[in-house]
Amino acid sequence: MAISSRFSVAVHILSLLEISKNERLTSEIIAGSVNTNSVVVRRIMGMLNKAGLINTSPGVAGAIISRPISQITLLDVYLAVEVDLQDHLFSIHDKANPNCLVGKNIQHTLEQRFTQAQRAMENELANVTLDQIVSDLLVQDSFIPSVPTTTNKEQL
Amino acid sequence: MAISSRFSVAVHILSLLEISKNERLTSEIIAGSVNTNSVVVRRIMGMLNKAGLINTSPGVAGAIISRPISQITLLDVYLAVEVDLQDHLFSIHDKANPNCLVGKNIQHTLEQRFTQAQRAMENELANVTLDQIVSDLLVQDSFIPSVPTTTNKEQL
DNA sequence: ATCACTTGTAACCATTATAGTTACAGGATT
DNA sequence: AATCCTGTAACTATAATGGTTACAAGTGAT
Repeated sequence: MAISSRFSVAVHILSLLEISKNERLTSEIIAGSVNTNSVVVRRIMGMLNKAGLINTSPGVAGAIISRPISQITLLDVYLAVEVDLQDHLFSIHDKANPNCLVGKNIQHTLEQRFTQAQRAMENELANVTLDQIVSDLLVQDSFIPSVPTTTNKEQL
Repeated sequence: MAISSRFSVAVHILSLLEISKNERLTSEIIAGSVNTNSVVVRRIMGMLNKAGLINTSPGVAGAIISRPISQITLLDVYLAVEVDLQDHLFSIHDKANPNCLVGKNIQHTLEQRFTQAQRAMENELANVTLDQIVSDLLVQDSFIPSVPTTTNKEQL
């Protein structure tokens, strides 16, 4: 199965916090941008908080990103919300018959190769900072359609 | 969630077919090595067959690997049994509010980055052939424990 | 032609993760 | 005190996985 959408939502939330850093966004407002339930947002923000990427306080709106977004990578975010996958992105069938030459050794053999593939993916994520993501968002938005529909003011 | 164990089982099956290429293994025998149900094995072998990695015939035991295992990579196997993940390893929340600057652009932005990370992982898998896996299995097995317990003859 | 054996597949089940929802205790601000 | 917010528990629907039973249909030997 695919990696959950928590990762993409988490990046969305962090980007929004950065762009609106002078406002105090409630989980309700953020949920309006993500278009989901506010509990889903609070759940993910709870993970980001636990991972030390943002600072939240019970009862008070407006989470604060804990360091410059040029120092937060996609890998940081990924690991914060996909904790289980840190150990093993790939599941390995772990009941193979030890009396069989293949069954006895396959697990260890695959472990090595799978870890290497996983690390390659993680390294790519580590090479992208939230800074770059936010820049991408802003650059894309600067595209001016031939027939303008909304102004930036009308958007959040 | 993690990538399913079908991948590891598929590699197991292919390795077993290679090592036992002079015998005609039934799905029942293979299931004995993997230590699972024979239907699970047939299901996965069905995918390998459909992907053109092995040739099976209804009613007759003994699947045949369709090309030299030096020309089959882990990526080939992965794509054969994790068809869904070929498009998108990462799920992206696709209901973001288009009236928000972030919501409007986040999907496309992440798409680019996620694809790159996915490709990096796939490239690692593409760099490993079944030949290497089988070699690994055999090399590991040649380790001689200080107190020998079973001989290779006793194993499958 | 029959018999034993096999594959391929449908159908079903238990388990698990996800994402959404309601509800509410408790902190914070005015 | 009143209001707004977070954090979290509990519940739901949905979907994927892996295992299981069952069986139709193909194969090959006798």
